[in-house]
Amino acid sequence: MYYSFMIDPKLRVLQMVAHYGTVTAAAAALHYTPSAVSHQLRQLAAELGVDLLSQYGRGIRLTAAARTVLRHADVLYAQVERAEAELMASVDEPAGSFTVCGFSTAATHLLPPAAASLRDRYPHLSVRVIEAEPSRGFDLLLAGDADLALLTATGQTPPSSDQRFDQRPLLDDPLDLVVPEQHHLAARSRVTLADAADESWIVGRPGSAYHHLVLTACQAAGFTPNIAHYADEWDTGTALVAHHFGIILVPRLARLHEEWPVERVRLSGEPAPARRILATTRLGGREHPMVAHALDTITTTAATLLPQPQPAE
Amino acid sequence: MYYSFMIDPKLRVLQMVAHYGTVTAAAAALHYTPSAVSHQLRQLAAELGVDLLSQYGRGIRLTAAARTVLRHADVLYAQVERAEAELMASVDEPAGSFTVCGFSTAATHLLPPAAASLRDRYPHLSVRVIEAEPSRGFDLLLAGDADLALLTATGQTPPSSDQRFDQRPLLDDPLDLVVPEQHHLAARSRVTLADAADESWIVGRPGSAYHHLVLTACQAAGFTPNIAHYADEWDTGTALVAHHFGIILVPRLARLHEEWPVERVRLSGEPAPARRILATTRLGGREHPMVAHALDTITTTAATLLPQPQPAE
DNA sequence: TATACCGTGTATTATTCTTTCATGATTGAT
DNA sequence: ATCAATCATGAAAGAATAATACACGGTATA
Repeated sequence: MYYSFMIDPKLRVLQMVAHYGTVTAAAAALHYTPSAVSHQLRQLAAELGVDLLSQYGRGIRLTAAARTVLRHADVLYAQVERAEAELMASVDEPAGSFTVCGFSTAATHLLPPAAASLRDRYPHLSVRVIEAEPSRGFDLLLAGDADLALLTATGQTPPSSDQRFDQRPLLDDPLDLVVPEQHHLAARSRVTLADAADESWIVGRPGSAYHHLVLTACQAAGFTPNIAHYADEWDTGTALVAHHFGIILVPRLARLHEEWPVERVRLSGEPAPARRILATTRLGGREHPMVAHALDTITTTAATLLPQPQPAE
Repeated sequence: MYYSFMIDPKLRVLQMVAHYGTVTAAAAALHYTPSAVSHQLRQLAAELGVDLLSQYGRGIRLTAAARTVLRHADVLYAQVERAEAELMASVDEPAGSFTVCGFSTAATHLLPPAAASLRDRYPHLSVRVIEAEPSRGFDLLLAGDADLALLTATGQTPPSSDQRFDQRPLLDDPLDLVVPEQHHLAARSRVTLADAADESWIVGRPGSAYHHLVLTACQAAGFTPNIAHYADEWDTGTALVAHHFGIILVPRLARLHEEWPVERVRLSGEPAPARRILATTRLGGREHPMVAHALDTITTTAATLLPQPQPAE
């Protein structure tokens, strides 16, 4: 589904080229050929009477004029989002499609109830769920392939000031330590992350959101983890823990299978280690009735899943 | 020259239908056939998932959703104007075309120097001047056939709150009374408009800006003029005055031929009778470098033409 | 009651956009 | 140094879209 009401699609093309850095990548994201993208930009440049691209090596580079255009395009798109939100809110029986995406845990525990609630509330709506890592979530939003994204901040995500997106803290998901049974940390009444500084750690593959999560949490606790193994799935990590290969950090929302001989240890600290889950839309899309509905559902779902949900700032 | 960068032309179509009230009139303004306009709106409605038009008699009426769309469209267009202004300001040698329009006196005395100055400053620019009555000035702006309009407020002009336009006072043009030579008012040292309440008046055709001007000035002075004759041109009116058919009110900027045996009497009063000349652009277009340049020139021109220019509020 | 006006639908024509394929240029690897 | 891979762009063909001509049904005005 191509996204773009009211606005010249050529602006979206320019935005994609800026986002992905090359004409070819932008073309792939838009399901176009590079030639089409090149032509669109040429025409847009002619209409505006300015140069938008300049050759740079075998790729291209945006001109200052292009960045000016993009800055205004962000405002335009935000306004279109607001318009669509207002229209949707005024329609008796909203139709169309609505897509939420989120990283693994969110997609597992938070999104299905929200999607179900949307389906009940809007019978004519086609609701979709996409599991996607944070960095891909932004791509989906930008392309219009998703309307709401649940994600965590990683080093690759755009800054909160990015005028294309509206990123807001939704909830803080506390982090638990998973250690083998009879581990010395399991016996203590109060454990902080720093207490595990000297353990062997099992973390996600470099570049993954999970990798980033553990690293930043440990850094906040004042140490760099001693990484022994890499595992992206909670189950894999848990199995490794059970076999005494190290310890892992898991968010409270992530449920582990019971069969493993491991202990889940709650962490203390000020603030308690947690991953912040952000609810992100395209800028202007926050007022969209379905976004609001989905966020409501997610918040209540999280409240039942997390005994004492920690309200985000 | 079709105007519309970055924005779906269908929004302009909707705007025109709203402005002119009928599909046919909007089509004429856009140089389209009514059928094309009808199709565009149908498609826009489908894209947005809302109804935009409803039959009303043999014409149409906009739905609430259409008005919502238009409200947002106004914001979009203003943002596009700002974008274009910023781009123009960043280009070394701006090209393209720029059109100023104004009512008769403005087109005669104010616009030509401004256009000449623009031509000198922007050699690659195609500068055009259009003489147009106020109500048509708004049409020209809306259609993109003009970028700056000098006009006076009449009963038919949109309110200053109209989010499609940026209307600002440019200067106040004092109103003089033209009476036959040896007329008793010509001998007095201080004449107010109210002193002429019982005279016979020559005014513009009903509906013209001049008609509106005289009526509102007299109303402000506390009387309704006794209209004896109608004349749209200053010369015609002056000739009638010379032959003792009545008196006329002329703006200071309007120069009269010398041959007529008439006297031009300056009016006193608090405030002194004047017509307020507005400089109007599309909303967001005020920052356009050529608009700014033109307004600068017009202001200095007016300062030389009007001995003591009265700065607008 | 007749006529002119308005909006819309259908089919055809015109225009615009998109792709295919080929080319020149640059980077990185062997 | 050379070869292969990657990237952007151009010309021509094809597909998709938009605009028109024309006809029709409904509504106000004479």
